[in-house]
Amino acid sequence: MATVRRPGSYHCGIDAAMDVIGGKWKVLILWALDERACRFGELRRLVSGVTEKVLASHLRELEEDGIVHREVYDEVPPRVEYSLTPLGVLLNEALAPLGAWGRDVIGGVMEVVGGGGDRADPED
Amino acid sequence: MATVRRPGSYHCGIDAAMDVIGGKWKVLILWALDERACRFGELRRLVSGVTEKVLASHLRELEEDGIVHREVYDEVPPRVEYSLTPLGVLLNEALAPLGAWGRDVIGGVMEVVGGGGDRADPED
DNA sequence: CGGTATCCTGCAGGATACTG
DNA sequence: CAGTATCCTGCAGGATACCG
Repeated sequence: MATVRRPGSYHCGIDAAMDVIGGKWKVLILWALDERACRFGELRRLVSGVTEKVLASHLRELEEDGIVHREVYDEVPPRVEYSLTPLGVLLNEALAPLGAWGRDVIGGVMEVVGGGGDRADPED
Repeated sequence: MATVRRPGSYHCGIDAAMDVIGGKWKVLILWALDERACRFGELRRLVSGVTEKVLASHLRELEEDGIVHREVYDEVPPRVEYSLTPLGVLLNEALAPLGAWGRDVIGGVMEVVGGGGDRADPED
């Protein structure tokens, strides 16, 4: 399934990938999800700075693209868990070299982010 | 140096990379440049659809990020050549798995050849 | 808790004209 | 040829309020 949202508009595979991960927070969402399944609120906290609306819409797009899976538990305190699909796992793996490149480029500058939320990329 | 334009705003390496390649046409520019050095007009043709203004600004950003090199030949018909820096080559290599993922996702629609290289030709 | 529904803003990107 | 200089537009993303 070709998943993607803008059929016929791609010049190459990277284009298509960029379309999927192009949102401002998407790679952060993918990154958060790479470790474990997360609930909406968790993601909101992990991806700090994102608003509910944007998180929800990005999540929906990622779901449509077959990257994340949305599991709804019909309980009385509503509970929804988001997780990576196998395709999402592959995407994260494909993203790893790019992350390595980025880390290499910024060198030691990353301390500035504060909090030392530094962690390695989702490589298998 | 090769450091990025928005210091202090990165959560991880991918974030930084996304900042560098985030422009609408940047990966296409990188892709075009991956084969050979190109002049401005060549790029304008290769990256079909981009306007001069946007191409110029993206090129300047990529140059600032240490991804492309701008070589000016002081001749009477003005001539400028853009090429990838070693860092740019590394970036393209880091981009390759993502491109492969994207190609995989769109299915066989693109009919591109992987061959012995890590990229396919932009023949669309 | 896990979202919608609105409304609003900024800025990346487009169109067009001009220049060295 | 290789760009600037303007001006303009669209839409991704932000703020805030409300709902099942």
